[in-house]
Amino acid sequence: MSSQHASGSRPTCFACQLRERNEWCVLSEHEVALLSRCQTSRTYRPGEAIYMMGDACRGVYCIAAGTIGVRKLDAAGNSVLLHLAYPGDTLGYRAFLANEEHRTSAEALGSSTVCLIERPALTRLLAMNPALGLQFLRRATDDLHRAEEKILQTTTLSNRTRLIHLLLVLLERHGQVRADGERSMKLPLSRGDMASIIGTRHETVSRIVARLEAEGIAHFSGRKVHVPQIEALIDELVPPPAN
Amino acid sequence: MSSQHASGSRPTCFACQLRERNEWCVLSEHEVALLSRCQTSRTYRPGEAIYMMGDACRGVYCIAAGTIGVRKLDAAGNSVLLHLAYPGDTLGYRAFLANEEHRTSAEALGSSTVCLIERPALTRLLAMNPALGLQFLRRATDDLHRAEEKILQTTTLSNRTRLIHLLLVLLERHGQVRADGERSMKLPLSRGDMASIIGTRHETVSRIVARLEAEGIAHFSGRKVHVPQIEALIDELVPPPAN
DNA sequence: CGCCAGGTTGATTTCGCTCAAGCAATGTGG
DNA sequence: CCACATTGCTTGAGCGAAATCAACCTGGCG
Repeated sequence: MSSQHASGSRPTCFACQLRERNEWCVLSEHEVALLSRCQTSRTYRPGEAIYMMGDACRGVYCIAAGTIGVRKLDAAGNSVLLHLAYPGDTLGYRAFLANEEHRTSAEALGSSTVCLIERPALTRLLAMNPALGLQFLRRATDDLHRAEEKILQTTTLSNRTRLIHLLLVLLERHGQVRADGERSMKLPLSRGDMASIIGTRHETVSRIVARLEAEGIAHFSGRKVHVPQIEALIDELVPPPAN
Repeated sequence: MSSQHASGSRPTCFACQLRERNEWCVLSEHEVALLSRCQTSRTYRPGEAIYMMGDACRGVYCIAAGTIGVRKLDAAGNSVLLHLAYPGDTLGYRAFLANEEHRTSAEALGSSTVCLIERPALTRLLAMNPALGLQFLRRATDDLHRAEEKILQTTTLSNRTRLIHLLLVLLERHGQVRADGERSMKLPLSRGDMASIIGTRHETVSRIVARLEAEGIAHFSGRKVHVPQIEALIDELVPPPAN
């Protein structure tokens, strides 16, 4: 519990391709050197926690590889999956900026590699490069936009539509496209987690899955999913003709 | 349509009490002078739009008085009320920072006064004072936190519980407390808007209201609400004993 | 005066939750 | 290596909450 991140190797940030495409892209060479020096990388096994709701904030986490689930607890104490995070994404910046405890938990869904950038280093970087703050600001507004879209979804769409929406998003990230246009993927989450991310019960997800199967729209076998024609899914997102 | 804000008076920002308590609190005297010079204030009648989804972003809006509703359109084209904003709140910073069209609409619910700070001035202010950017960052993370809590609510609580939650929030803002502890308020929104903010139909809100009335928990007469004991409402938020 | 948006109420149906049982895969200790 | 617990998933039955459809009311306003 003392030094989770001490055991990790320390690959350089210079080599990190993802850096070009996220908030760190505004750093100068000198600043990347500082970042690289103050960062530790660690690999997490599936199900392992990166941080827990209520933990003190040690810094921010930058995902190098894998899939991370961000969770919260509802009023009854059930774990609710809020969203998924992927390589290049930064986690825990909220607790860092507000200087408070984590309000969410983050957990590796598959085997994942995550870099921790410790508080003091990040504080220094933010002070030396104001553009970095604006990058985080951009990240926050993007996240806010995603959250608002999700609110819209959960308040206006049916469970079936939301599940289909989720499947499409997952296909985007995890799907393989075959030559004939058919798609397949291995789901990164359990049925229970799929239920919680769309705000329903796992039994309901099971039933919708069974119905999609019966309709030939998608084929499920454990966590394997096969989608013959993605248009069949997309069509369901379009609201009825609305006459 | 050309110069909505030109007609407004121009009270000075120096006199604005709210400034002490929001993002502008980090500005120097000199910077406040610039802010004051580049800002125009305008009063909106109930129902009047401040900006619409899809509009180009003219700058950010700072609420001086009144109650503002922030809306989005769902997939079927219905207006959904996302949240309410109050004096001291800043609107439209997202479109400004991302340099894109507004993704939400803002509309005065009651008669309201709102100040527009135009793009160029704000750009200059952000450049001269990095702390201002961090203030906006804080605002964004706060909004993000609120949005996540709302997702949690809508996915885990019943319509009744969500309506009660809404009533409590509104009481906080709009309620009067009498000497004997009883509370009352004039609702700032229609039943339809209450329905859309908690993600249900207006008929359902009507029915829940009728039930609360029958149970003696709250009394409704048009937009007037009277709550004999607020504890009766609060108790409903607590999840069952959970044995 | 009559129209209209907003609100209420009723009847009906649909959807999704709860409870419950059964099953497969995985893990654990003897 | 087997008995057994555990966890995740599926399926069924019944029920309850809320959506839908529809009629009607009300107050405000041209």
